[in-house]
Amino acid sequence: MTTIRLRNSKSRKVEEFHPIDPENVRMYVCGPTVYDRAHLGNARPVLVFDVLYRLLRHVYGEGHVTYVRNFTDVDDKINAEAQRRKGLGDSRSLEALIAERTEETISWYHADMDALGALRPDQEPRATAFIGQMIAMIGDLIAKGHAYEKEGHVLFRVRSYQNYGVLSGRSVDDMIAGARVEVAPFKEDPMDFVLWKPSDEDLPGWDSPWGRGRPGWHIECSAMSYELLGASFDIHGGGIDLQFPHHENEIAQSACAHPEAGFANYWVHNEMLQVEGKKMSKSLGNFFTVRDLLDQGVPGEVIRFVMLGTHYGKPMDWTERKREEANNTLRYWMDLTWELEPTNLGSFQPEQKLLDALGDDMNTHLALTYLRALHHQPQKLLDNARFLGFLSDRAREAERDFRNTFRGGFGSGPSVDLSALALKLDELRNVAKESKNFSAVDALKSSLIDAGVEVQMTKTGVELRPTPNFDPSKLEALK
RNA sequence: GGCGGGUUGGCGGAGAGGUUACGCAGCGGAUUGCAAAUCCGUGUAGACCGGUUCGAUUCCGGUACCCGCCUCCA
Repeated sequence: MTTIRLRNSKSRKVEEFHPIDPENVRMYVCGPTVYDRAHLGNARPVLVFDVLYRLLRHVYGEGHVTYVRNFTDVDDKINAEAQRRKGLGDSRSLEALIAERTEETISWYHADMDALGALRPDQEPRATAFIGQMIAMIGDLIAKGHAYEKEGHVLFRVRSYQNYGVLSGRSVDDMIAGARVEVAPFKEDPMDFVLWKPSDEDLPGWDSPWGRGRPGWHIECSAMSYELLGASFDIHGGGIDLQFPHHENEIAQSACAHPEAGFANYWVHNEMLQVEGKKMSKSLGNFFTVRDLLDQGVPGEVIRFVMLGTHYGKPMDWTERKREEANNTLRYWMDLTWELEPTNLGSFQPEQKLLDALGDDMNTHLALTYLRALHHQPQKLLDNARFLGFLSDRAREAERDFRNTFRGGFGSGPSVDLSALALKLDELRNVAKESKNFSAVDALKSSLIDAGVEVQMTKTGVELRPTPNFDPSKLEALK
């Protein structure tokens, strides 16, 4: 039995994990606001919690884990994008434009995260499908004295929740002293936050006891986790940047709405991503999306490998060099295991060392080290790598297409057959071995290398393999 | 200003109070027509200053520097 230990932000300690119900382990992770392509930073929590999900499924059984990750499709950034499109002359209604935008973004998100080898959560609720539940929860909070209505807004009364600030280690008084909060005149206390706000004609809105409006950002997670996982569940995850205010506010809402329950038992936060040592931001010009990388030819599994190379609790630096090393390692693994048949995930047992590493607060870096150590046992390497989401069917299909294209296999599409050139080089080499004059061999070899072909001469023959820099046009002259 | 994280060999990056991390690169060797690949071997690091200890890179305190959150971007 593998024990799982996790760093719980609530206690700031690594704790042994014990689910409320081993028959149904429940995890909620904050998902994206769907207004644009996911950037590289968005991928980190997805991959971190994908590993945790895989581990939980292994330990408790596939059918005994419920993983929920939401889509935030009510947000002023989405509204702004829709209004921008309308401003550009699109005649459709704002609602239609918003729906189109969120649909489009969700399909992008799925495509991009699939490419990283992340399993889909069991449920991916959309905020707009839970407005009724949010309104009910807000009404309940008002009834219990934890919220109040003012000028069409409903605000959460922070002072009514004694433990406010415990998760993020802040006190209400200190934060007010920091005075970075925008203080709306209708707030009883500067730290009070919005549960519901009014919408004018130009904004999407829903009818509520407080007039037509839309929910604040935090209430959706409280409402959806309650609906789908119950008042108490096991793990709540997300980026450390969400710890305050988002998660703090979620706790306040949920704990006050359901004071008898404990909400989430374990809070797991991943640290942020940097690029070449700096924060990724639009202003620094080092901002890019997952799709940007995929389009540049960086395989999704390379991104996955780089991400898992750093412990989730530490800042992760994306660098060109790491990308390169990950690429080489995965290339090597693919070659080693290419001829083998993967074992069904259900019928093989991952290496205990690997499971122990993952169970130890998700030490993915150490897990990768153990994986590397399996290179003399390719079948084990393949199966264990696949357990961690590498050498997946998807990656092997891409590899198959690649090999078929360049080796004259049975694939469709344009095919460049290198076998004739390999044969030619081999013949020249045999002749040269007699004559001791290798100039013709070397000339052909350097031309091939120049065209981006890897040349391997072994005692048994010659092997040619195209690299990512392969340029078939340069081979025409050689034929 | 408040809160949090980090600082390990050329680079990336772990674990452990005293014993080899590992990978990449480098170096030596085997192999090779030459290379590549592969295999074997090889690395006296732990920001700084104190303290605890028989012994600390590992525990405690302080200093410096870096980074993040609190503000649209995770």
